[in-house]
Amino acid sequence: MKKAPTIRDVAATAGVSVSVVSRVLNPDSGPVAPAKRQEVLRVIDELGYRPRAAARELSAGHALTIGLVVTDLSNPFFARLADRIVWEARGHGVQVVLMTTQEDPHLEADSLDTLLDRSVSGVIATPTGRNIEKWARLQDLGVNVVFVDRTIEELADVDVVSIENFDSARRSTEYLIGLGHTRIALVTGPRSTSTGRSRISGYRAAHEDASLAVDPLLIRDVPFRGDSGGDAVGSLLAMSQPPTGLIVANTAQVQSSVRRLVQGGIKIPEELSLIVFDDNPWTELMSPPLSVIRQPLDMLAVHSLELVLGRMQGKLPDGPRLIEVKADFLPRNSCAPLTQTAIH
Amino acid sequence: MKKAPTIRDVAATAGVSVSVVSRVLNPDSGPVAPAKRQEVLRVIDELGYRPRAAARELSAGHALTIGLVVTDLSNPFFARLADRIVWEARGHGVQVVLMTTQEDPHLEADSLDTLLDRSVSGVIATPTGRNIEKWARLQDLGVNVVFVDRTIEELADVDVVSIENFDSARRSTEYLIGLGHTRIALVTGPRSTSTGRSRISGYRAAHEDASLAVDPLLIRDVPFRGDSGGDAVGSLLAMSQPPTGLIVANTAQVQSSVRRLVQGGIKIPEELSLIVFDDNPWTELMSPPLSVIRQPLDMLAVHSLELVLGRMQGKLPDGPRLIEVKADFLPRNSCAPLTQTAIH
DNA sequence: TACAAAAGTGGAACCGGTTCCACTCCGGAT
DNA sequence: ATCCGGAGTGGAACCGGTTCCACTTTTGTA
Repeated sequence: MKKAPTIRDVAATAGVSVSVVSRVLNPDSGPVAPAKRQEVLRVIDELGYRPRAAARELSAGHALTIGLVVTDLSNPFFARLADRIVWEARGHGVQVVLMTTQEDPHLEADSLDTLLDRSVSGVIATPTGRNIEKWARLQDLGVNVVFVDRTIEELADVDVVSIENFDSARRSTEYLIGLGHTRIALVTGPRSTSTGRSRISGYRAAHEDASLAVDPLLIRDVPFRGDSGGDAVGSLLAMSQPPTGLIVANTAQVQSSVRRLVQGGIKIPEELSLIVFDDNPWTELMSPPLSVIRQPLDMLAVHSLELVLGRMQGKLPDGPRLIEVKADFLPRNSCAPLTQTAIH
Repeated sequence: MKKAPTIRDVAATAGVSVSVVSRVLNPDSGPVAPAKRQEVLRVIDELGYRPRAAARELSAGHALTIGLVVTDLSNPFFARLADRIVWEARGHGVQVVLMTTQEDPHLEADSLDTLLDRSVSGVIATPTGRNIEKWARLQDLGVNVVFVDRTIEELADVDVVSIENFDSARRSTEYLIGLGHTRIALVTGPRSTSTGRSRISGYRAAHEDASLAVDPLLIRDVPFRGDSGGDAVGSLLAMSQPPTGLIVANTAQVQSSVRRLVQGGIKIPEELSLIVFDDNPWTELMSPPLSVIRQPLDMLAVHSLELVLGRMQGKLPDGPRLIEVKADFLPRNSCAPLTQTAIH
């Protein structure tokens, strides 16, 4: 176990001062005679020298690192989002420190502290909705924060990248209404989250447009964690007048909801028309293939990274940016027109 | 944008020297009078002081950080593995820097360099199989390396955590043979990887035990990336004497393989008995639910982290450790006994 | 009561980079 | 011939922690 060479080793070997080596390392930080530059580069290569990131960060006051704070990677949505973000970041020479919150504000707070310790220059996060002062403090300390997927209204100064939640919910609801359904259930995220609220609004808007009354019992805002989606589906099916259409708009609960339907032997789309908000290709392989609102993860990842990096380089105008990307509706075979026989 | 307090600010406010504050920060690094300790803690809390990680790392020579190097997070196997590892690591106060290789040795090499710059004290990786000298150098520089899922035979000194590949392949093959199948196809990873080779060996062993000849054309070792699984399935189905059983042992190719079967309208299990190596709960929701070799991700994650942390603390005896965890076979409804009618 | 060992403390060097600044050259303009 | 400005260079301070060591104050024991 030998130890790695330092900038002083390089300087000594090349017969120059550390200042010169540093200037070679960071072009534009000062002049270096072409001959010496050559020699220094040769020595660097010969010794296999690489600058220690910690030293650089200490001196610079901040790290070429961003934090990615998501709920958990078991959710394909976050997994694929993380995948894209890590990929995009590496192209810019930026590393990603990953933290998961399990939707727990305490864990989220811990994560933020840790990222602060690491002097990350940016954070991309799906916030739990709490820790408002903590997020504000982070920004106050010069960390560029971008919220992705969700937002926190109280934090006016944060950049946000999300899909068109209102519109997506509205379109899927309209689609089912167009097929003749009048009792459409909605399983979505908690009302305490921006996504939960927007999707409910979209759902309501579609009903209003069609002059259809909304039965509040058909709207289920359930937690992201656990089997709450499945439970909600169970209770919806047990209603005296069960829904004939169902939209599962809580990505994290798609799986448990669908499991409940499959295990209950519900015939899709004969007994129930189904649309899910999804990021999982498996929906296509089911029988029948499920109609989905496909979330454009690449766009979410690219935009959020662009924002963070742009802020880091100060290339962006002041003031928060809100980017909403369109989510495609992919009708497949899990929806059917409402017929008399569909009512069981 | 104010700036954060330093250890010297704390020392000045508390009326002590930085040494004392440092000793309070790191218990067991020296004595501190109880009264002063109290006061220092009070000031730390009052100022909201947090030690900068970069400064600590520079001084310590290594970071409380580990690198996690996997192919990509779109693969649920790696996503869930990463999830568990991040979770376990945080319990130990260790951060995880995530890098993806896309199975590209160049990207892998880059990642290792970057991790080296960051002075990570450990790396958990699914190696591409190349960069042998680079891995060796990493170890030489004192970085604790643990390979998970795969291994590189040339690197004798590395800890490895994997599932019982040989045994898993053997058992699933035996199961199909037990159902009367004689033409069983195997789609697995490249022969250049340890997993690919072990699974082929297990498959062969099951055939030998049953005194069954192995048709080499039924063994397809395909790359991890791309649609190679689907292509292999297509070509298998097009054989003059197509298989009646199929084992997809390449996790990354399960999805494309199954898609090919579904799109081809193959009846499962009537026309083809199917077993997949899987980490995706969706297999249970398909019709029919697929029989799977379930990979115990928690165990892989826990063990690999235990190894890395153990090495970091020097708590582990010298010499490489090989940990193989058992993977459960979950028979569901995608396999059926071979009957005359099954032969199309 | 004396004296060694242990507890408690602060000064200063160190980790490995970056950056400011003073200094030496040199060529070109006056 | 003189002066000026910029290219090129190295010394040294600095970033914010940790740690070694010398020193003073307790404490315990003979």
